[in-house]
Amino acid sequence: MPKILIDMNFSFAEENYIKTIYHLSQAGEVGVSTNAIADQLHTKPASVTDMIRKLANKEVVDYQKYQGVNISEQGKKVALEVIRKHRLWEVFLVEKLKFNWDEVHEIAEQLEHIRSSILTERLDEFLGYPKADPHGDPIPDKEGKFETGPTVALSEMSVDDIGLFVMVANDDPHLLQYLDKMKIKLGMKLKVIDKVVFDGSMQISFSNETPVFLSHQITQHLMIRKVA
Amino acid sequence: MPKILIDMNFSFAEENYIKTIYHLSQAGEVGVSTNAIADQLHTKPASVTDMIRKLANKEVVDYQKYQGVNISEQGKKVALEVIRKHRLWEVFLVEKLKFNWDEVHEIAEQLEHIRSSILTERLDEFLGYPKADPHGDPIPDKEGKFETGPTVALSEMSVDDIGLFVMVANDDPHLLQYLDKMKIKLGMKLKVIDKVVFDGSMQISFSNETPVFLSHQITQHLMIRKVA
DNA sequence: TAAGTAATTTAGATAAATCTAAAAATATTT
DNA sequence: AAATATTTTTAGATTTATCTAAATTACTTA
Repeated sequence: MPKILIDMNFSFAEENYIKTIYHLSQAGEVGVSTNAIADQLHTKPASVTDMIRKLANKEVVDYQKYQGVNISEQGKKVALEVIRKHRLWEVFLVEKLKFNWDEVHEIAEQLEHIRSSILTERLDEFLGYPKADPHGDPIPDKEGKFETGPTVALSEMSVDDIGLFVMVANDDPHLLQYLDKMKIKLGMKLKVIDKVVFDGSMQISFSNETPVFLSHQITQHLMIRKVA
Repeated sequence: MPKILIDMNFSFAEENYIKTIYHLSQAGEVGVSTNAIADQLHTKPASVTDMIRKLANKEVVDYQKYQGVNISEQGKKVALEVIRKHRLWEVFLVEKLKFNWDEVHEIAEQLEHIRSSILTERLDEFLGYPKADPHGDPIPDKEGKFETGPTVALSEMSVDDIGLFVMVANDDPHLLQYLDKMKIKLGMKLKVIDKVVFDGSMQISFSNETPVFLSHQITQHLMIRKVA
């Protein structure tokens, strides 16, 4: 018999693990590794093993020793609920409280754990049912559904490809501040001018302006919806 | 040498104890009792003793075995910061998210622990620097200062006294719902029509309407600013 | 494939916040 | 003031989330 998710409560720590495992399994291979989770959460592999055990008992992840974890259907629901709250609060902070988009992540990390489904729905309504957060990441609806066109990392695109910059797949303030400094904003049209094989760096023209130079470390995190 | 408060971080649990001790020492005698704290926080006296010890080490309370606790100057600052956040969030929930005033306490109990001084200031600004929360409780400013005229519990007033209903000194949803049902709202003018010595119950006329009957248990918690 | 390296898990500790049951101190009552 | 009742504290456990160090398993590479 499957446990009733509605009645389940997860601690802040558990929610953070579930969210991280969800993100990592979205972004990559089957079987998320202990080390990857430890890195993401700035904790130690041994701690991850312990927590994974507990989450497996609660049936929010599937786990077999030495084989990595996978998020379960139940776990996906929990993760999407947390992600929904995180992104709604980010919209609130930027749209209503006039924060810059590089300042909101840390605060949203706290707010995402506030427990009240009515609150989430009211906030969503107050914000006008936004479809994306300030970084362009889609906001799941109440049922956990969200729409996104297919996107690729800028680093995967070829010379002369054209696309729309729709999302930053990284919350590091340094990256966001750098993008601000370079005047690179979400929704900008771009064209790949040149790509250096040796180091993967690229020359990109945003909004038909003079091309800028971006390293592979940066282009990896810029998600593009291809246009043509 | 006094510890630097700015650098201090308190856990949710610690903040709740500090807030409760502050409230209890405002509301009553010197030396808040272990049992009173335990009742308020729905915990056991033994747990309270442990926590008080810790808070005394951190110098936010003054404590001597068997003599009860008192909040220190440092502790007062921490308490007022938490109270400030609690009340600002309550205003947000009622004014912006259209919650009823009897629904906000539980959510504000969570939101009051969000750590970000910029957030608090921005929220305050967004709400237009409100002076009181939806229950009429004053909101401390950044420095912990707040203004409030002298108030008395309705239960302490005499026949023919007139006053303004300015605050509910209790967050129990049942009480708030009852007040809603009776159409008793903050800011209403009232007059004491009759007072029964035997049980302390009172007949009160709100806004010159037909008098309503209120038990001592209720009139205890209705705070009145005397008018004449 | 055997050896060496890297990743993962186990075992045993620690810190925070709580609990129960028993002991000690304080208050109250006759 | 002595007896009784209440409050508070101590002692010893428990749970959650961590950690370090050692053991185990899996992966790589020569």
